[in-house]
Amino acid sequence: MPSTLPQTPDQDFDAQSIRDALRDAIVDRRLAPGTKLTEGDVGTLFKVSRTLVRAALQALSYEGLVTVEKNRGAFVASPSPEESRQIFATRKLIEPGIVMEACRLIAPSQIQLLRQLLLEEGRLTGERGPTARRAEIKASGDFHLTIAQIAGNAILLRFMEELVARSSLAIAVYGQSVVSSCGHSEHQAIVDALERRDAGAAAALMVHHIDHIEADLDLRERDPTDLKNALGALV
Amino acid sequence: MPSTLPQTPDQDFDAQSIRDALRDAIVDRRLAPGTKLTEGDVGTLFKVSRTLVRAALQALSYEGLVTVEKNRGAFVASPSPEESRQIFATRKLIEPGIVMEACRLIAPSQIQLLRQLLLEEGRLTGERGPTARRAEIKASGDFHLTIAQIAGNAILLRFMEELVARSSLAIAVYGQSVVSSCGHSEHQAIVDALERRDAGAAAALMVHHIDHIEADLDLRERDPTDLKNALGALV
DNA sequence: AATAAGCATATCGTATACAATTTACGCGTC
DNA sequence: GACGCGTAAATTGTATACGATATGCTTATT
Repeated sequence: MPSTLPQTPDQDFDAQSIRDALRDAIVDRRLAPGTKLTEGDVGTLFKVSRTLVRAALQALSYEGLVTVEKNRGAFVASPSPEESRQIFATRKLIEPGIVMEACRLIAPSQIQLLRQLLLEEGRLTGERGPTARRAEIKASGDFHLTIAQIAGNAILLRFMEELVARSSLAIAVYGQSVVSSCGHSEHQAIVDALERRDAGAAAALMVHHIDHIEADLDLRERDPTDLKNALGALV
Repeated sequence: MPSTLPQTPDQDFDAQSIRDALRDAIVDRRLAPGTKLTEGDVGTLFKVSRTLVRAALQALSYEGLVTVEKNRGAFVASPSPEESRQIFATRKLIEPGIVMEACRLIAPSQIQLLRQLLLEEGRLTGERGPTARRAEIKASGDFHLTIAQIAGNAILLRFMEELVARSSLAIAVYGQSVVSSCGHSEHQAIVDALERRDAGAAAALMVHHIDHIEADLDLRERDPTDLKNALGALV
């Protein structure tokens, strides 16, 4: 496995930047759910001691991106179906309010910025390859986060950062199509509503959009015996 | 200052229990906003090394209960007026949805439990003294958290735990009356609505209730020059 | 050959050590 | 007495050390 994590070598990392680097890697799926994050290994990669790595892993565990098991270590989180439902239920509760508030506050330059993101997003859907896919995933999340930022509530923004990141994990585990391609046009419709300052429409579109993302997931409880079947085909 | 923190002496504390003990102390105001939390001192109190204290403080800083300044240390958070507004804005966005969901799911035994809490709360409003006040503050928060628990969404519950705790800080800093006594009757009205499974009423009552809590705060920006006035009266 | 036991290795949990930074205090100057 | 400066003490930031727990492999036993 190539050590793609520390993009900028020979840099001095602190706990914060390690946390950010790991989160980026988790969110755009360079680190698969379930991957073990050994403190020593991560420390070697970033050229820091376990102390800083532990701080970063603990922070990520508060965000729900990493699960730590006592005396066993830290793993990239693998949300259960129920957990995934709660992630999207929470988003459906919060995001309508956010987009409504964004409607009130959005400035022309911010509409511009969102259109920019849409353009980039559209360009990426055309490209092939895993790098483009990762960029697309990130762009899709950034869209929601940008709206949260426009809404101007730092607490809600942080909640959304957590929810978007965990959504990415849920999609990684339970997603069926690689990327729900309908998402792009829905994003466009939301920006249109924002531009019209049509709060009701924006909120409704947002809920539908989240519903669509969730609909692409197969959240059925997997029977452990099914694992045998799944592997039996290979072995 | 008496070291009231480790209630149970000669116990072995881990990062988790230290975090909980500190949070309890912050939430029911045995630790005032702005108080410095020196790692060594806290460690001595709990008879652990700075390692565990740091972990606890980092966790609390993620929850917004503690602010850490690089190379300066950790302090009990003292939310700004804007931050306080965002705390209550977020609650007004989230709690209606929570109480509506609780309406759908609540069981008779849970209504019983809420009534129990109301009884306790009423008893405490009658009593005098700082201990009773602290218990009252905690009881008031527990009411909201119990409803969140009934709603059955672990993520929202965690968000609410953070918001309730930070609300307590905001009230400590900007609250005018010691405790808004109208809160108790409003809690009762909410339970009544839950019992009737009247989701609309419950949500509306909840928003009003939060508005009332917020109305008891004086969130005007304090001019630093006012500090001189405030102290001038004493010196 | 399968299983169990025991030892070696890897990894985690916590304390301690030491460097870097901030804070506090004493002293001289104006 | 107020202000600036320099040194000492306190505190934080990070690395390392060491005991505890888990993991994996070897070997003995059936």
